[in-house]
Amino acid sequence: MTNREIADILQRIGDMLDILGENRFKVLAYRRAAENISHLGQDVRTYWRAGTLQEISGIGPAIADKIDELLTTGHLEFYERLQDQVPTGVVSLLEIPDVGPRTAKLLWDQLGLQSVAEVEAAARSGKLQTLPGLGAKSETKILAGIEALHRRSDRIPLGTAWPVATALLEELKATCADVLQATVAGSLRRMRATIGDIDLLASSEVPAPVMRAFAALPPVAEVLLSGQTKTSVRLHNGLQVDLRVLEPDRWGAALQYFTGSQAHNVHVRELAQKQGLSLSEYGFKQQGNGEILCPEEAEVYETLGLPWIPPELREDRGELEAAQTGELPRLVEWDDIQGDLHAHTDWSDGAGTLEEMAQAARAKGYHYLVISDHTQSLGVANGLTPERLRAQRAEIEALNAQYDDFTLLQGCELEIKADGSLDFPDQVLAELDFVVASVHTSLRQDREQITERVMNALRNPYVDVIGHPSGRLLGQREESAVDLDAVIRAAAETGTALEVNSIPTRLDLDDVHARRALELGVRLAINSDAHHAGGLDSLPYGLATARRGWATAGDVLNALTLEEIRAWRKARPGVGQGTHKSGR
DNA sequence: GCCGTTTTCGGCCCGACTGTTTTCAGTCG
Repeated sequence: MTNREIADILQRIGDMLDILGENRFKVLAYRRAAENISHLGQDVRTYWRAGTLQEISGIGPAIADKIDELLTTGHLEFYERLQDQVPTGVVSLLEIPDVGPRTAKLLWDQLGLQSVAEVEAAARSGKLQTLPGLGAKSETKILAGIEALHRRSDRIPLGTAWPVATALLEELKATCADVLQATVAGSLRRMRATIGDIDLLASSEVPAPVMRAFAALPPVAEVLLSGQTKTSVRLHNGLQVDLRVLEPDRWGAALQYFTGSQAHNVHVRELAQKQGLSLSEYGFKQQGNGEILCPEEAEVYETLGLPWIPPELREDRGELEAAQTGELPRLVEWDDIQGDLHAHTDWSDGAGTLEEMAQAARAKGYHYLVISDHTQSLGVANGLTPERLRAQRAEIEALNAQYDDFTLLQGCELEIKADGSLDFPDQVLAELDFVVASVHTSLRQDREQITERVMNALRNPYVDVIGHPSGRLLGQREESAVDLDAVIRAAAETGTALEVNSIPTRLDLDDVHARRALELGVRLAINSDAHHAGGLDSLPYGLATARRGWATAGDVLNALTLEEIRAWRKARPGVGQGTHKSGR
């Protein structure tokens, strides 16, 4: 049973207790436990075997017992009893926007409705507005919610949402002179891999014209709600965007609040309470004597005696405890990045020439770029044979002769084949400056098989980095069954780096596993995996993902200079000596 | 149900918006 499965069950228990009207803090406890388990980064069974389940935040004796029962017997009596009381279909009603636990219970109790389809039929025949507390407007709203559910697009990749959000901000500032400040907030500012909707924040002395201007922007298709300080719209491309407008002297408090995450904010407000303060998006209220406004975001944290916390860390995964003890990491920044260790050219499936890629990398101020074209067995990508690899080498050397501030390195993206063997023999790999090894085929193999494939690549002394280790494609393909926990532990032993691939639909490793890798001392390679010159521009998304994994410059391979990377390769077990490691 | 540099018991973040209710409940983030 995986972390995901256990978290799902705890989440559903929370939902069912909520519908039954249980104490809301008990409901919250189950949801918190579910959240924390799904972001654990290592197998919950590791804690279970060690008898340390209660060391996981949000897990006490009662939930620990339930996890123990699940892992021991494969089922949970408490959960099964709840399922007898609340039909699964009733829980599914919570997926309808604007239907919460109270409304779900009402629909079930009064009309016996147990599925979204049944609710839809009842709404169309006008039965919902006969219920106590619901009227015609509620019925219309629920129908609209069901329609939204049906055409619900999945969460949007960060790389898709970011340009949309920044364009909207530019348009808003250009069309409305009353806007003093405007920025991205919410999960987008925290740089989550995917986002549900776009949150924007603006400051102005007069909110009303700002919100009118926002609602009138050309990309806006419909206004979903509009109040005094908040407007919510849907764009023609289907994205939902929320804009909140506040006075400039409350900007910092508002930005802190609107950036979230919700769990982070709850924790921050609890800390405020302990100091006799109440924190909201308007600032701090002191008991009896007035307010503390925070024009700057850092002042919110300062008021609580804390350093400013980078948005990427605000997930309530230990950042507040680290801030209190002065142990916040100094996160890796764009200026730390010295080069890119994974890029393709038209020698395999890329669109750019060697020279175009080199020029684009130089223009970014990089000092090196690894050309890592696909290898021979990946025929669809025009993978390189050893002969073509040597021909490419000659071109690379000719280009390098022209640069004194920049170096192209020759590498490859070495295919880890379905049977676990590598696509080149060691003597070919030994000629290369750098090797990224990746899985592209047979991604549906079972856990043991696909894990062993990656392990085999890790054990090869010439393999420097494992590329996109999980194989996920956001919104298209789940990650493979590979045991990332085992891969990370093995990478720590062999001194191999793991990639944080920056392609917006990959971001692989993800933040959670990147953090786990760093805990075990594994270096990260933040790579663009560019297939054309513009592809190099995606690196900031990988950088953000690594930052969400608490990475410092010292944790990142391509924050090293070229000389340091060469030294790192030499120092790795087996490489400098040109000998094979034992234990293959 | 969890948790503790004010607590092992008594707390548990805070406000916007909507709809229907004439003073507030439900939902959301």
